[in-house]
Amino acid sequence: MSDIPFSLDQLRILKAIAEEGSFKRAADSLFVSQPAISLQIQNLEKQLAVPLFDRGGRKAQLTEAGNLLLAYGEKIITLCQETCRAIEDLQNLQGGTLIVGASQTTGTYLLPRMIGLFHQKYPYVSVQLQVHSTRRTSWAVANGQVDLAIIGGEVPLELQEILEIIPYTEDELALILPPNHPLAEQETIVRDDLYNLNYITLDSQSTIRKVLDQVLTRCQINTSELKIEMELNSIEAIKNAVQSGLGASFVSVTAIEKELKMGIIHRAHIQGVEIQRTLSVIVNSNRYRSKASEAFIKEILPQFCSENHLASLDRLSKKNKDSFTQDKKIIIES
Amino acid sequence: MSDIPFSLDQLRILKAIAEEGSFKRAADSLFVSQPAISLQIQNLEKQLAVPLFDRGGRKAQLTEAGNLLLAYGEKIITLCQETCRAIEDLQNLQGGTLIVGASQTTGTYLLPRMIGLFHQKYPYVSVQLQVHSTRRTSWAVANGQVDLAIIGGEVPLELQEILEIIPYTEDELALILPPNHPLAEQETIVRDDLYNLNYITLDSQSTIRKVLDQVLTRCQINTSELKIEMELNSIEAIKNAVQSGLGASFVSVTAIEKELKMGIIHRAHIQGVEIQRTLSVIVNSNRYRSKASEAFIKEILPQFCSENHLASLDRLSKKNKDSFTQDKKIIIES
DNA sequence: ATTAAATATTGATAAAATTTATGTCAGATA
DNA sequence: TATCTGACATAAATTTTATCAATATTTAAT
Repeated sequence: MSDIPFSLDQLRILKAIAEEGSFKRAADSLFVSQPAISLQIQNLEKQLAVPLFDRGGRKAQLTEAGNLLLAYGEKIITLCQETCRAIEDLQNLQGGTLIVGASQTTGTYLLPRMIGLFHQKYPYVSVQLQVHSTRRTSWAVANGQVDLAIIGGEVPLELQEILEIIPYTEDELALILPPNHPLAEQETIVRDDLYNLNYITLDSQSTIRKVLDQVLTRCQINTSELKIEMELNSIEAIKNAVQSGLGASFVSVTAIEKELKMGIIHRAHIQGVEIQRTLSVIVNSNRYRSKASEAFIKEILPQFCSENHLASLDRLSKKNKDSFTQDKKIIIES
Repeated sequence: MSDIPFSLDQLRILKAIAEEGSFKRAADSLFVSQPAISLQIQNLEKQLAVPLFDRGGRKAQLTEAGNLLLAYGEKIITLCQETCRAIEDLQNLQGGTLIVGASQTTGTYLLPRMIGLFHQKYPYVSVQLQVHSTRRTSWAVANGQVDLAIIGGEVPLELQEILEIIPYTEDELALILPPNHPLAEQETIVRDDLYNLNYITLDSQSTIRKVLDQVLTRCQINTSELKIEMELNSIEAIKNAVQSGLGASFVSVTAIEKELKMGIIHRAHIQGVEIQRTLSVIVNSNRYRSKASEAFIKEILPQFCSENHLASLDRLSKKNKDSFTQDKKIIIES
C-alpha cells in the first residue's frame, strides 16, 4: 500500500538546490559529486512523474510542482529534525542542540552573554545563534527551525496568534556622537540640535529604524527632517563610523558599553526625550519544547529579565505541552 | 550538517510492526522477508543509538524511545502522503496556479472573460492576471514568471527568438467622441477633421500610442499635428473624460461596448481609415508548460481566436515538450 | 568563434538492502 | 528433561541502488 515516491535524501537535495541556487553548489554543500544530485533529482522526477525543474541548460528553475514539493519537503525535514531532537532529549541533556534566534542588536550584545552562561552549565548541548530580521526570525520560530528568539520589533500579524510573545526587558536607544563633536561638550542637548546632525543608520527596513521612527515621532520630532548621511548594515560599522567623526547615530546602550568606558564615543542626552523599546521573547508553544530550550527558558532568561516581566516569563516556563509522546502504547505480543 | 538518522522506509517498517504486532507479519504486509525487517530495525537502533524494542526472545516490545519515534513517524508519514496528494492534484488540475499576463486593454476587457470561463471549468486552479507594459510582460513570460500573455505591441527584439509569438486576433481601435460633439452628428468624418480635435490618450510609451502612431502615419495622417490635451493612465479614466466632453480618444472597440449601447459615447467612423492592430499570444516554449496553462491554451484561447489564426494556435497547443514521458524506455533482455 | 559555467550521461565501483538458508532462544508440550 | 515451535538473529550470496570520475552537451557570455 501507500508507497512514498520520494526519500528524505531526495527532499534534502531538493532543499539544498533551492537554497544554493544550483545543482553544483548543492552538491558541494552536501559533500557529494554533482552527478549524484542530477541523478537523484531525475529519479525523483521519474517516480513522481512530474518535472521539478525547468532546464534551460545553464540554470535550472523550479517548476510549480517543484515548488510544491519543496514546500512540503521543508516541512517534512523540519518534522524529522524535531523527531531527532525529541529522541536525543529523551536520552538526557548530555547532547542535543539549542537554536536561538535574535535580531542584530540582541544577537550581538545580549545573547552571547546568555549563551555563554548556558554553555557553562550544559557544555554538551551545542548552541546555535541565528541572527536575522524580526520577520524572518518570527517565521523560523513558527516553523520550529528555531527554538526561541529575542526580538525588538513587531511580530508579523499572521503569526501573533501562533507564537507566544512575552515582553522581556526594556532596551534603551542612545544618541551617540564622535567625542570631539561640538555638541559632545554639553551636558544635555535639546531637540532642535537633532536637526543639525548627520546620521548614520541601519537600512530603513530594520527594526531599530522602525522603532526609532515611532518613538521619535511620539516625542514630536519630525524624523523625515533628520539628515541621513549613510546607511550601513552592521552596528559595529556604524559605531566605527561615528567614532571616526562621520556622523551621529542611535544605537542600543548595550552596544556601546565598551566604547563609552574607553571614551571613544560620546553619548548625548536629549532633554526630555528617552527612547525605549521593549524586547520580547518569542516561542511556539504548539511545538515540542526540547529539554535544552526548557532549561534556557527556566534558568538563563530570568537572569536578564526586567523585574516587571518576570511573572509572565515564569508563566511561560510552566506551559510546556508534553506534545504527543505518550498517547500511544503499543505492546507487541501474541 | 543536519543528517537525518532514519529513512522513511524505516519509519514505515516501524509503523507496520506496531500495526501487525510482529516482525514477521510486518514483513508479510510489506512484501519483504523477515530478516529485512530485523536488519532495518537494527540499523535504525544503531543510527539513533537508542534501543527501540525490548527483546525478550519470543516477543518484542517497544521501548519509550520506540513509542516516541513511532508517534513522530506516523506524523511524518501522514505528511508525506499529503505531499503526494498535493502533487497528484496539481497534475489533475485540482490545484495549482495559472499566471496570465496582459496589457491594459486586453487585461481589462478580454482576459477577464477568458479567465471567467477557465475558472468555471477548473475552479480549483487559482488564476492570476498581471497587467503590465508589453515589454515587462514579455520578459515575465521569458523568465517563466508568467505562463502566457496576450499583448498588442511588439515583443522586444532580444526576446523574439526565445518566445513563441502567435498572432491571435485583430483588435480594432475606434475614435470616440462625446455624444454631444458636433462631429458626432455626421455619419462619417474625414481625415482633416482629426486635426480639429483635442485628444485624451494614454502616455506616449504605451503600446496603444505606438500602434496608433504607426497605423495613422500609414494612413497619411501626421500624428504630431494632433493636439493632445491630456494624458491619463487608465482607459476607464479616458472614457469618463471623453464622456464628459473633455475631448476625443482612440480606444479598442472592446473597451466601449457598454458605453456605445448606452449611447453615452459616440464612435466616429473616419472615411477610408480603419485602425487595426494584431493581438498576439506569447508563450515560452522552452519551459515546462503546466497542466493549467496547457488547458488554457487548448480550451479557452480558441474560443476568442479569429478564424484566420486558429491554425497557428492549434500548432502551438501541440508543441508542448512532453518532457520526460517518453524516456521510460523499457528494454527486456536476459 | 571561443570560452566558461552548469547540468547530463556513461560505465565502473562501492555501498546498502534483500534474500535464502541457517542459527539461537524462550516457552509450550509431552 | 527432552523436544518442538514460533519468533527473531545472523551469515553469505545476490541484487539493487547510489556514487564517483571522466566526459559530453548545452547555452550564455565574451
